[in-house]
Amino acid sequence: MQLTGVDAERMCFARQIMDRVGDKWSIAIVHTLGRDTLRFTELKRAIDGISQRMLTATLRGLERDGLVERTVHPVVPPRVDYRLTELGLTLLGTVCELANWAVNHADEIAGARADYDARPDTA
Amino acid sequence: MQLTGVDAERMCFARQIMDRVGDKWSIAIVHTLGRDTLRFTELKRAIDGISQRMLTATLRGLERDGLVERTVHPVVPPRVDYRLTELGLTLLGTVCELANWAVNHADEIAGARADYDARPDTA
DNA sequence: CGATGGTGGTTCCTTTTGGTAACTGACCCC
DNA sequence: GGGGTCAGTTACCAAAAGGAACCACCATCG
Repeated sequence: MQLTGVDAERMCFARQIMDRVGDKWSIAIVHTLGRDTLRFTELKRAIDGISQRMLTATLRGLERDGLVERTVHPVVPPRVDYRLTELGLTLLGTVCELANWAVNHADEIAGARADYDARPDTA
Repeated sequence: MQLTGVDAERMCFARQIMDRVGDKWSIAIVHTLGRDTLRFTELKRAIDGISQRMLTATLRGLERDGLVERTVHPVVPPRVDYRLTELGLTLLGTVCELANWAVNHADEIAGARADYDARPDTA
């Protein structure tokens, strides 16, 4: 046991939020909303590559988990704003730490992959 | 911009390691190997529910990225040991922070879900 | 009147993911 | 020589993720 507080329960929670945030678009959306609140079409244009279906689906999921707030303005052309909640903001911070880890070790990972792929065999 | 250092490049890296670690079994394996080095069948027995196929596949992926080290002992019944590398250990630490976030906000998320599911309608 | 834009929903299809089960092969025990 | 262990591999299959495209509503614009 090199690490303290690494119990199975904790890792189970890690799995759960990975399920939430580990899909293809959640991080991109949370990140994009980190700057400021946006409307549906603005998000769609900002994220580049996301389909309408996945944008709605992912937003629903984030909204359900209280990470994103959806406010409908009952105006003439419907206007819907999405913004990060406090909870969503803290998640963004945490995900950033993960991103920092990735940035700091990107070269090690790349090197390991190169080594692995260059290996003659599993022999 | 509420958060500093939240550039798109960073989030792109976050996506990459999410892809690596966001699958169904990687976290479980890294967590299990965090305690001590184990053999293939020990891992399989320890993780409960993992199939042989996914164990090998996930281990290969982790090995390729330099997170897990695989040592083959050319003995009578084949013996293969898996253990976390230094890199894998730092990843475990980072994932633990994510797990901490999840633990600290589990009730908020559960509450948000309950609220959302109890809503009369999107009206 | 028809076109457009804003906010989705829905349907169909492909790709990816992951589970089951059976096979390999080397060695050992009985 | 039949059966067991260890560490996989391969073939097959079901479920889920995700993309493309089309539908719908409504209001304004030209």
